[in-house]
Amino acid sequence: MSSDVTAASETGTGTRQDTSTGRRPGGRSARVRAAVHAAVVDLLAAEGGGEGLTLPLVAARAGVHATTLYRRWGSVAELLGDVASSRFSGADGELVVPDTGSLRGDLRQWAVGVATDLSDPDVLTLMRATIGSGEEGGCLCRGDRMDQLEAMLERERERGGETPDAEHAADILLAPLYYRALFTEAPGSTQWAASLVDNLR
Amino acid sequence: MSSDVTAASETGTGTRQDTSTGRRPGGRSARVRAAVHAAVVDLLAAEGGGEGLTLPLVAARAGVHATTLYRRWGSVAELLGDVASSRFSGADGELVVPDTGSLRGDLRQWAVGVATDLSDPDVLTLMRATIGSGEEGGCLCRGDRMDQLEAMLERERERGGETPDAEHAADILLAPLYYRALFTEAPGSTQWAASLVDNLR
DNA sequence: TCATGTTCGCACAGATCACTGCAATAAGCT
DNA sequence: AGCTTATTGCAGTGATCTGTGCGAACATGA
Repeated sequence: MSSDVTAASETGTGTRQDTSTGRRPGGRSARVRAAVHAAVVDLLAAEGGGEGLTLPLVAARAGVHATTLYRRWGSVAELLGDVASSRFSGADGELVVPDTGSLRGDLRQWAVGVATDLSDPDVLTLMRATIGSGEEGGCLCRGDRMDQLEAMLERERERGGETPDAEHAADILLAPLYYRALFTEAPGSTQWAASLVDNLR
Repeated sequence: MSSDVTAASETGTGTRQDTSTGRRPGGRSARVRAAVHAAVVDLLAAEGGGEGLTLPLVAARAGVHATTLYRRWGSVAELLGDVASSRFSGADGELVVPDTGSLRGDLRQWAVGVATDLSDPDVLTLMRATIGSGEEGGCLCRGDRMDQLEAMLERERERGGETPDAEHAADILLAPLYYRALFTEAPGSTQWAASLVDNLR
């Protein structure tokens, strides 16, 4: 099944750390990273958009010198990508999906969870900024959700049930959730999110 | 109700003009606007993202002084909004939708058209940048498409047919199209776009 | 054609950003 | 504990952005 998600991230500082032997993700680095991430979220929430977001601004907010940001991330785009990545993907390979006993029930509860997450204005602001910052921003905002969907479908298949493929499920469930969050004013209620499952054939 | 066309249509049609006595959308202004819009699209296509987009940069590309941009638009966000608005919305109130005789046929052809439009990388880049630039960027990128959908449904209703409501149609048709364009690498083929109509109940 | 005032180009200044050496701190390992 | 070196802080510099005042050009309506 889907236990191969563990590998990559861990401390993923975004850019650096290629083949070099020793990384140092310990105490202070982690604290700086956390402070910077928090500062990015704060600033985005405060200014309501990633337009005026610059590295010196983030640095000042985080109580860290701008030099650090220029060296570790290099650009606003990569920093946003890192923040989004750690916000929308599970820290390690851990996939948490509802387990209600039936596929429909799982999907319904999962869709409601996604809708709830997307109803947070700060999350939306982060998503917008990340998408605007580069080509792969969208994929980063999707995070683990495709894997989660796969996991639920796979479990149903092991149970012996018929399932649609993940692509179709994404079109029916994930797409409307993200669409309404980004392209409309109405974020979509949890009831509506649950009802999406009924469109699945 | 339908007489507030964007370009003010020559003579102000009576005493419509808001408090400012005279706007001047004529020759040079229009030319500057077109050059600036083209420059924005060019730069986005070239640099592949709205990250380093600044007003002086756009000005240089357009052969216009930066002062003009600062005065007319004021910020990159507003400029992007203007560009997206004129790119994704019909120039005047004109709505063009396919007319094949059947609702399903109309929707299918329309979905294929949208998919084709969204398959242009430059369009995607503009969308990303606009979304990232502010709160209402997403709505601007949606453009007329909700109205187009409504128009097709309304025509079917006048024909006496049963139709789903526009919200649901948007969830089934528009949402996957935008979702795949923004959040995945695969833009979605035209065949797939046409098949979306089959999910409509 | 002529008057009007909106719009644009130009020069200039303050502010901020992006980036680079060097020194100091602290994390990881033996 | 002690050593190695990844990581951060500090100060400074060139480049670029943001914004203003003034005169000229041009679209608009008479």
